[in-house]
Amino acid sequence: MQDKYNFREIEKKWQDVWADTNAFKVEEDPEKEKYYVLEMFPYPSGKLHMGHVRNYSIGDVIARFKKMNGYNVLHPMGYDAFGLPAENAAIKHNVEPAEWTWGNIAEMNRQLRELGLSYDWDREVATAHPKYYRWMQWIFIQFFKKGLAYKKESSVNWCPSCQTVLANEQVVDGCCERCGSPVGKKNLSQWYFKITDYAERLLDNLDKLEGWPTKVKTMQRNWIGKSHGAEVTFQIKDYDETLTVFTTRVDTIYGTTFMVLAPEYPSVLKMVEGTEYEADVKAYIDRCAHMNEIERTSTTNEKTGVFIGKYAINPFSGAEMPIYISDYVLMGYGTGAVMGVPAHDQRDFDFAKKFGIDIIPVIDVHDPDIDLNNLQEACAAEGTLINSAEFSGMDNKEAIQKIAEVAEERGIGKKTINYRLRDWLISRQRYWGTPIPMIHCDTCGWVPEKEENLPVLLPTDVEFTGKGESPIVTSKTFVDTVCPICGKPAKREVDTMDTFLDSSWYFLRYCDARNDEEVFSKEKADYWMNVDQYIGGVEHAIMHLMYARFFQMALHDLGLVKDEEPFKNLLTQGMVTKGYYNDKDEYIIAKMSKSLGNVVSPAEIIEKYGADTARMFILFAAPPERELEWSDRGVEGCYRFLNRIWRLVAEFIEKGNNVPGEYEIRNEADKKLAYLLNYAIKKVTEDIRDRFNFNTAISSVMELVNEMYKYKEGDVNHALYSTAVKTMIILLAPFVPHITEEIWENLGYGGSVHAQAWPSYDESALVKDEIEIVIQINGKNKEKINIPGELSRDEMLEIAKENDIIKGLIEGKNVVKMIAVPGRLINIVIKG
RNA sequence: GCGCCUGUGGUGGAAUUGGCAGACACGCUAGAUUUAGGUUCUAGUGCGAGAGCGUGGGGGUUCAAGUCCCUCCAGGCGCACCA
Repeated sequence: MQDKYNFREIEKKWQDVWADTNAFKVEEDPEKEKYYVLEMFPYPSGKLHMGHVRNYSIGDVIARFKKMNGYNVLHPMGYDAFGLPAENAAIKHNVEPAEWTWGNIAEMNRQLRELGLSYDWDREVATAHPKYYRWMQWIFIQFFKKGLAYKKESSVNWCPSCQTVLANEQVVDGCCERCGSPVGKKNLSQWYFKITDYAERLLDNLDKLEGWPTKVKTMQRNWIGKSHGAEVTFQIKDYDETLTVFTTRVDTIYGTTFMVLAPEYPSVLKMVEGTEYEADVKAYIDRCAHMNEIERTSTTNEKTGVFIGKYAINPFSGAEMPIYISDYVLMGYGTGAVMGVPAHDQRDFDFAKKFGIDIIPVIDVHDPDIDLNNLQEACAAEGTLINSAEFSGMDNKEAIQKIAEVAEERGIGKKTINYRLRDWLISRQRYWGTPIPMIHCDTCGWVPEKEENLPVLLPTDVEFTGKGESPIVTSKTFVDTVCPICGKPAKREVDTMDTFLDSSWYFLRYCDARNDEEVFSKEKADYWMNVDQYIGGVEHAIMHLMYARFFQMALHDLGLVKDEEPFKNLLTQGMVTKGYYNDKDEYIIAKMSKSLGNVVSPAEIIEKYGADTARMFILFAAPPERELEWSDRGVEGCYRFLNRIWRLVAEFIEKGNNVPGEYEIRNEADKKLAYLLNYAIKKVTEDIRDRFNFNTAISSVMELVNEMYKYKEGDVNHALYSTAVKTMIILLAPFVPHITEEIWENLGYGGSVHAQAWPSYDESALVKDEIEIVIQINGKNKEKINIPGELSRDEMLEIAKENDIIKGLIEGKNVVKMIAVPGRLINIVIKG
């Protein structure tokens, strides 16, 4: 073996071997237990970043580990290739989105291969490829046929100067990021998916996802936002229309002193038409159009609103209440109308204070600190109803039920369940996405393209001016077509799909990526699905994961897949950050980003230290769920460790005593090495398998290596030492695949280290004859003693009482209590 | 603003089930080797002179709290057209 660790040569050599032998190709094999490990596929920006390296290193360790444990491992990779950046490149640099994207994919492919990842490249997918999006369109049509897709008016961000639709991201402080002019709203007819039909199942199934982090499930629960409440209908005085509100606190209905509608509430304009209020109301609505939801619902903002000149009648008390519009009411949640109960809701309280509206307390919370008749803030606590006619004196929880029932009897309301989750708006007025395969016929309405005509190809005769509702409109060949039903001239939908759709089923396509006959074979999907381990950034905790769950459920209902849930276990990795000095010379730790200039490129690190070092550092520096701060010093430390291993093995091979196998424990040194060897096997196995704590797995191997360095200078038991070398290389193989493969070859074992069976450990080597325990007095450490490992509590206490130091400390004191925890400590509680 | 999460030596982190806080690594200090430097090896390294004190701050539960409860503070992520 060479005496220098030449990573450049080694890594290239083995990457070529793995590619030439198609080392990670897998087929369905009913004889073997399958394991599907999946990392979230990247958007092909052109350059791999450290977040990718972290994500794929984690997945690769798991994939290689499972393979060595005998599983048939599916580990695929692909590209989420549609999206806005390609289109921006087209507008800015006059390059075709397709050309830009395929170029980036080629580059990213090269970089991924340089990392030595164990992918089955035969299953690679790219969502922008017609052979992929053809099936995306097919799925859309199935959803449409099932009634899951529908069209509805909805507003988009519109830049009046660029004459184009803007993503939320392109709106900076209410202005267009490109030209800086204030952004407005524009109503368009757009496609939606009825994800709300699945709200209850999406919520209920969360309980079954035991392999998901609690925090992700909590976030999804909150996002779905199920609340039980009631709808109540209010008459409007001298006007022929009613208002229906949703409230979770119908018990407070007697405290309602005003009504508030969302500015977008459909009939507002009609209600003020021709009245003295019209101008003010219109101006207010216009102002709200420039605000986003976060600004609108902020509870720190001073409340704003406008009276619309109408009064609603409280169906319970008969009171007349002014109707306002205000931005804190959202059209998208509930009914877009709320009853204002200032005494018991803080937002309503703020609004009432601002507009001088009465505050009527209707819940007595039995708190002496609260003066109900002079409230300083809203009081949302439970209590007893007051000022509430026949309901006064009733417990408020009971009243929620009772009042809803009475409303239902009188035909003015009912109990309802409301979700915060809204239907999924999937239309995008953009070019670089899957064309929505729908055709509009004046006679037949919206009709799907015939399935045999799929894919509806993206037109290439398109101009990227950055203007207009969708660039596809500029195509001379795309729009005009004939109706698939009646054959009359018809027009194609020019909108494309949200790229979140593409990424909502790619894990299924991987199961049968080259199928041109169907979306995927059910048999193959049934074999591989569901994904045993999904790994990706925590930023996807809600949207991507919710959409993918929805797709899987809908496809399940279509009979295409057997499970309702796609991802059995989920690992959310933290971000990769790096410190930098800002303008004020303060040290800031932030996500790596170009604009901050704190980016370390993986290519740079691979060039300098190799892929093995890069992989190892990123796994060693922090557990995967946590944020990881990049440290150049830390990288050097890992590089040093790999060199240390290289030298250790080189010397070992040089000496020529490679005789692994059964060994005897002859002395303390043997025992210590055998202990650390078996401990490392146990630790690495459990840390990978049960908790993904790669950092502690690696540190246990470091401890073993440190001991081997000491051990080899003494009286060497060759069978033991050879076993330690061999095992140590196997343990490291999932983390640093190139160096271990090269060493494996040099050790002369034959085959690939990655095809070896995972080692098991000897429990008896982990038993210590003597253990150190601490003796505490009143919880403070006072003495450490060595005792045999298997002593009972009483025996431990006897020894402690005989100890000289302890004797001295408890002499003359009143011993209240003695606690012994076998294997750990003794605590003596004394008084006086 | 709302929701979720995180906070431990000079630094990244360890402590998996309430039971010795600081494993492993970086950095630093001293020594050895080589000596042009680096590399490599050995020893030391939470703070404090010490009794002791120490896991963002304050309070609580417990024989015992980094871990459980309350509260405050700081930072991060998501918020529906970025992916």
